[in-house]
Amino acid sequence: MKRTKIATVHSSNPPSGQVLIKGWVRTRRDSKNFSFIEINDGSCLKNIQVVADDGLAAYDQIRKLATGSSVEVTGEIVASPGKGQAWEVRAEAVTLVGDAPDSYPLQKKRHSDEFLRTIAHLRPRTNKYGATFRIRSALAQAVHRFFGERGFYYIHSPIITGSDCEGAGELFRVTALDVDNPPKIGGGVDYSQDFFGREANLTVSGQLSAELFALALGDVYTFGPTFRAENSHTRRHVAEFWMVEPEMAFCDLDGNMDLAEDLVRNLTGAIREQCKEDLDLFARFVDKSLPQTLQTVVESDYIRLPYREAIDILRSAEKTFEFPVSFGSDLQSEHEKFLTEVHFKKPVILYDYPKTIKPFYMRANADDETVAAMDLLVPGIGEIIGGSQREERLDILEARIKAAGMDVEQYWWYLDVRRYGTVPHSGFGLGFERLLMLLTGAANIRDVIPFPRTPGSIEF
RNA sequence: UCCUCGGUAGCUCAAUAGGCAGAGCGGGUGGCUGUUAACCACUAGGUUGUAGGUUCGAGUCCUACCCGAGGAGCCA
Repeated sequence: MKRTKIATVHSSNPPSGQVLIKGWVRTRRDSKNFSFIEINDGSCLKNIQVVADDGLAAYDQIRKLATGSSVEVTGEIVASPGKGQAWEVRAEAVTLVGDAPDSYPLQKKRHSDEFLRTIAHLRPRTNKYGATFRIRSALAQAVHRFFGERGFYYIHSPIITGSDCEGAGELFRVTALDVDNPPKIGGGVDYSQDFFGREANLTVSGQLSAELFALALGDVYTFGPTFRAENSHTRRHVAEFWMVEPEMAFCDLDGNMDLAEDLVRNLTGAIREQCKEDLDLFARFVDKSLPQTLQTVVESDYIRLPYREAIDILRSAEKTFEFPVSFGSDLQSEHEKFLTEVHFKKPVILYDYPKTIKPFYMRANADDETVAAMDLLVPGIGEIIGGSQREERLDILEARIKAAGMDVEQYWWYLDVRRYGTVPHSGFGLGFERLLMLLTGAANIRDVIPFPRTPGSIEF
């Protein structure tokens, strides 16, 4: 007989007939003449209740089935006379596939997120983490659907990069040298003998690759892992995370902001449609205000505010900030929080930042003071998107690379696309896990990625 | 890297002022029951994060370290 997934049973109307269920025992309750076994197979949040009566061949074994064991059950779907479920499986055979001894760490009770992080290999077997990772999967597929429907091409940008000054971020070195005894030259390590013939690192962004391809295929995006070696200890940072990075040729900052808003709104709407049951778990047990938050994200227009005006709002606010605000200073967490959570209470896109606090590739505005940068900030999390119109003018870009103290030679290919048929273009990076935090109400980024990598922690 | 809080049974936590280490859940045994985080009774389960110190006596006070969490910074 062919296996039936529990999600299929619950979505049939009405469910009926013979089924073969395969899954893991969540709980078992005994009655006088039978045992109630609740089985979950990960296909959906709901379990299915199996009723096994004492006439079954393996009833002695069934009575001992422990939480966490894997089983196969054949039986007939019937209307349930009990409360709490409309249907149940009247078992004809129950087979133990894999036993779970009493050292199985997951109980029927609620566990703390901190404890579950220590058993990240088992936590997807809980209701909450099962829901999280079903939503994560749906969100990833919604990303591809969003861009596919709009004629964007998906680019696989490299994970290992050779540019050693991509930005101020700390990089993870990639080497095939014997780190205990590396070849030396002039007192330092001789990377000319390394695998690539020079220093290499894990990527911190697919943006540069995406720009090159946007100036060939028009509208493109990357969606892959990125790596930051910062020694950050916050609930919003991990060392390995996923970013969605669209890049559009013939697009200015306004078009960029339009896409950012459209993307966040569309993805949120898609998850609201497709993952109702899983989202409801978060609304009930994690964040009671989640439905309201998601409604705001989907239905309200986002505020668009020049950095300069944000500074004015912050300066005239009654609240006193720990860090003073002035034009030219980067906004601190407390300032972002004030704008999204107190002043506007909805997503805010800030744009036209001072060029002194933004990287070299952002397009200089006519005022010679700001660049065409934009950040999308959301309540509760802060920045989930950062992007800009890129500097497409060769001479200005060269000057800015030099002013940043970087090596123009290293970026010959980045400059080449400005040299040959340059066009205005724009793009941004969306933190995939940050968006997941927004969608689920999860307070910690480590709880929306399967196996989080943080300073001092790489188990699993 | 800095600041704050925490670490007690498998899990979640309690333990007055420095004075016999406990409860619920989970496990085991028995009972009851179309049960719903089932219920009732009994039962096993501990190097109180590690190392030192103060004290007649330390889970509790002191020092160092380890681990976790929150905040800040860092953060294309």
